[in-house]
Amino acid sequence: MDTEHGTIFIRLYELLLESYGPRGWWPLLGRVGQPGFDAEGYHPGFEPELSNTDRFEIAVGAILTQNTSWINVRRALGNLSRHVRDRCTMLSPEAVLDIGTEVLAGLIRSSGYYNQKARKLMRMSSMFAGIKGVPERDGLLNLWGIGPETADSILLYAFDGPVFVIDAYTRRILSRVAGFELDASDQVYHRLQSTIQNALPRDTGLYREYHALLVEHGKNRCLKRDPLCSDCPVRGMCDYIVQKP
DNA sequence: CGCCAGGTGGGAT
DNA sequence: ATCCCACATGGC
Repeated sequence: MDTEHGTIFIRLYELLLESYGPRGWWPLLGRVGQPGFDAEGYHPGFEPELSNTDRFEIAVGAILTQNTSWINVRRALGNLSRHVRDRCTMLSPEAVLDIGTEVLAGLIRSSGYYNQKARKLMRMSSMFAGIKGVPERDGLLNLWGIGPETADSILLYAFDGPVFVIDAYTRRILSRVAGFELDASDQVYHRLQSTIQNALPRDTGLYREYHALLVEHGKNRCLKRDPLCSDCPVRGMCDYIVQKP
């Protein structure tokens, strides 16, 4: 384990967790109403046993949320699940394949890039319909429309894979806190992921919570334009302190 | 209004 | 390998 970076990453995690509390990721719309889930499907402090439908919903959400805010994705997922429910089926790869690209695009319109995402969902559904169990990372990456972040999100949150997800928030926060690269290339993705995974215990629950906390921090505190540094929970260890009046 | 959002693929240099 | 662009809706 890389202890030099390990200290930084663990300290950052502790501060974020203390400040925001467990996030209860990944949200599962299909479980709203069940014990342990809130109105948006989050399940803080509770790790549910995932059904195949849950796993597939996570994979669909991972594609829909590419460069898109979750609120828009939620509406799209709602339309999709209502559509399959009206046909008395569960959300599944086969159900999505039955919908077809054109109708699917209409259902997910609110998530943006809906023509591309409809094609991505069709291809991913074909793959899931043809395998049993856990998909290979390379198998996901070979699909048109699934890059490293989407593949790792699916593996981490849907299939319990111990892979750390690197997203725009992760790069932004780590570039400010500790001078890591901000670049979004696959090269940097892999380097940063290796550094983090070598510095932290190989723990799926930790990776899940950590990524969710980084999203929370990046979305509401460590903003792109004007980060709210004045009473930031991380300011004691951050190189990028902007003093605000 | 303008900017941003839990990226990815394709093409030119 | 690196830069640039298309893809697109909805919230603030």
